[in-house]
Amino acid sequence: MSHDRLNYAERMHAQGYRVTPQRQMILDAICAGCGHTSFEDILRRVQAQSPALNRATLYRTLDFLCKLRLVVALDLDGRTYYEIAGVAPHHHLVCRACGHMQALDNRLLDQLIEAVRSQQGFAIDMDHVALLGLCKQCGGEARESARSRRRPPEKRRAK
Amino acid sequence: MSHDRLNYAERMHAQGYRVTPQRQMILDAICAGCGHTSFEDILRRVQAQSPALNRATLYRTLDFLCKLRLVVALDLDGRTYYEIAGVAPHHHLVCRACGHMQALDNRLLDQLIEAVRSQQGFAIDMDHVALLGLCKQCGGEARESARSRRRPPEKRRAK
DNA sequence: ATTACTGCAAAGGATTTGCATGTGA
DNA sequence: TCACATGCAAATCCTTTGCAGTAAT
Repeated sequence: MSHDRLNYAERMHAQGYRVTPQRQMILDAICAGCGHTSFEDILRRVQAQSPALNRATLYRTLDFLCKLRLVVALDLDGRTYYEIAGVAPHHHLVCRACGHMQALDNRLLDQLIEAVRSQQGFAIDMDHVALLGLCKQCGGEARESARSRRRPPEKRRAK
Repeated sequence: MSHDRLNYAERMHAQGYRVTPQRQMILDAICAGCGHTSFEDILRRVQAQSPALNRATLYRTLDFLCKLRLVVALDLDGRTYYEIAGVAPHHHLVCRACGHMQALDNRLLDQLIEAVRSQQGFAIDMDHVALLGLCKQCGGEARESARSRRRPPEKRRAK
């Protein structure tokens, strides 16, 4: 497990919140996704361990963890992904074909952010940026429409 | 009206689809939003003219227009915005405080895209990029958590 | 012993779908 | 004419909420 469980427990505790097994399992599940993890992924993982855990609890816990800034939420392509809030803000390139995510070199983005700030007076949020595109492997694919090229949703929207 | 209605009618017709008053009104409504227009905005505008127009029709028509690439959809902060697909792809800076959108200088983004392509082998989608942040006017505001800083939704999610 | 947290079930809201009707080509 | 679009209503799915019981401190 790559996140420091004790550290998170302390931070919850320090603010007067309770450290429950559910919250720990959910943190572990997000962490296990290494990178972004969808709601359903988290639920799957957590329920593999503890099938009784309720969706409502997961919704509430994710909200809670985001408010405490232990977790960062990212809306992408109509779905929300969750990630352990790292020490350094970082960003992602998300492949619209295979869903693979890779880190975006911070220096490249920093240049853009600085240029936008100085030339347009706009302060881009550093917290979490994700850009859609095609990764190296999927690069040669046929283009589709902006809407239909979304990869198929996890559930729902079955044609 | 700034979009060329005839051009769109032709493009629909050329592909064997029908040009209906509903589709024209919806295109007009998106266009009237100049910039991004939300689902509810479009519905409001269209229903001001033709109250009988159904939500289901709007959903289906937006999907249709996106597939034809006459309209571009953008998921932002959990909501979807629609925009007439312009001749030149362009991008936006969206203020998370006041919701104001401004264009992002294409040359700045082009630099990033080119750098990412050459250094990381990833082809960022040019179609539609939007970055969240604070505009010049809202620049001095207090920071909030990544989740709570979303501006309040149009309906739903009422606390 | 408190009272925050969880599970359950129901409510609420957004989006999709089936079908009969209407209408553009 | 006739297939495609629309309107309507029902279905479906996602998310939130109220409440009673449970468990962390």
